[in-house]
Amino acid sequence: MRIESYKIHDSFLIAVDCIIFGFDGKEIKALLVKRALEPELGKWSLMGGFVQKNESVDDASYRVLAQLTGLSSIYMEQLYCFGDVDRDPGGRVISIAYFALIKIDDYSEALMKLHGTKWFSLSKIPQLVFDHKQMIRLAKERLQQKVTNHPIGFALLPDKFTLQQLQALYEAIYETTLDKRNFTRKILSLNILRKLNEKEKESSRKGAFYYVFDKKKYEKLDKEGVSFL
Amino acid sequence: MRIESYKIHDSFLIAVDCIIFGFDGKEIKALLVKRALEPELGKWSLMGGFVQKNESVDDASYRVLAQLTGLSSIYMEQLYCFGDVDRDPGGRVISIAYFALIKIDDYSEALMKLHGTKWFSLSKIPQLVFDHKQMIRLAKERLQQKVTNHPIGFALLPDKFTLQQLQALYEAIYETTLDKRNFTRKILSLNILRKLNEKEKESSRKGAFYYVFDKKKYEKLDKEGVSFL
DNA sequence: GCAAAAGTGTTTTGTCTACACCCATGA
DNA sequence: TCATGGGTGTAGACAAAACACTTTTGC
Repeated sequence: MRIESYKIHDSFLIAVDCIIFGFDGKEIKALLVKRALEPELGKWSLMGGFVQKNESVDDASYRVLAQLTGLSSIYMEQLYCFGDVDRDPGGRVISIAYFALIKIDDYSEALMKLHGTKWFSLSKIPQLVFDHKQMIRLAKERLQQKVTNHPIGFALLPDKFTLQQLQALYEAIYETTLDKRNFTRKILSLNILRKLNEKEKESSRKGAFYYVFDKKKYEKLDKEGVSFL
Repeated sequence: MRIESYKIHDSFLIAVDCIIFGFDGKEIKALLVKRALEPELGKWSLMGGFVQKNESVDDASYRVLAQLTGLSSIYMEQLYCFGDVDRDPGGRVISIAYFALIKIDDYSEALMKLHGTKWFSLSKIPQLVFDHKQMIRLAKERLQQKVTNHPIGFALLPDKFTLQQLQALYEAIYETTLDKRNFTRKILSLNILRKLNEKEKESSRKGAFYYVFDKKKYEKLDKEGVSFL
């Protein structure tokens, strides 16, 4: 299969590691897991796995994520390749990090118990194995940057959400506070939301209208000029 | 060396491929090489090589680049990991792409002859092996995006340059035209250039003042808010 | 003196920011 | 009726865009 001239070169184990973000209405959280193999067994870690011969690197990360969450059709993108010689004390492993956004309620308590996973706010990440903390830091930066120009934040919210929930999300991502009126005006002027005839009544007497992200409207825009705040 | 539980996993050849950009005063160009091994021997390709056991992936890309150009202290950053199963017909190879910016005059005719390399404008890239064209497309997008907030464009210019050369560079990167007065005002207001007492006299009778990028001034800024156009 | 590029300000337009009150409802 | 969060407009500051003429100098 492999041609002659390639054979003289070294080969490597390739891992994928997934930074999984969720949003609980107040904070961005990352899903961590207790490492199930040596070295560093029992320490907190990103969810990961090894790439297999018959799958692409992207496929491997989807496999790992599906295994852990039971979810498919998740927003995911490749983050960075971590290739230092000594990054894993168990051996030379090159890791491709991916970051994923999920709706926090889609991930059940049952699955958390099953896999021994737990959500951590980004401000309270425990010690992690290898270079996983660096991966999370980088993922957070990428999320902040990406969300400015791409409508990926919706992947962290329920399908229908109020403007206040959306604002809280952006505030959590940017770690700042935003003016309600300016935010509302800006986001509605983009013309990518559809207002539903239905209100969220839990958190106020008056109730706040639900909105949904309207993908068709978004795709009609010329993508160059879209700026979400 | 490698611990027991890792041993059951597959391992892979890892390549690095370098997208090397230069600027000739008018256009952004990419440096390509005639591929020296099978498969696809003799076809145009990015410069690449295989990662070795004892080096990090980053080091491998610096090694490949130094081999080709004789240059060290080059601007380079990791672009993306290309990991499709069938991307290389010669065997399963996962490639980490890097993009680099060099001063086009630092790369001599002699080296071009020696390695059989050639500069191609981005609008005239020939057929390339594997997924290399996709790599170049992605690198170009990254360059456009990055140059908006980071002072990396200077890596493509001589140490001293005129404002018109700098403007031509930005115009080439963004594939647009810019207003001379607005550009001058904007770039000077950033306060990251130092004006020299010396003029470039080739391209006009009057002569245009040289400027240099002043790294110290740049580092004094709070990096958050710097926007190059 | 003239051709060719360098250098320089002002006005208009649009976007971002700051800011506070009334509304609807359930208890 | 009142407490709670929901929803809305305007004015000022700032940044971006449009636009054209004078200067310098080698030939």
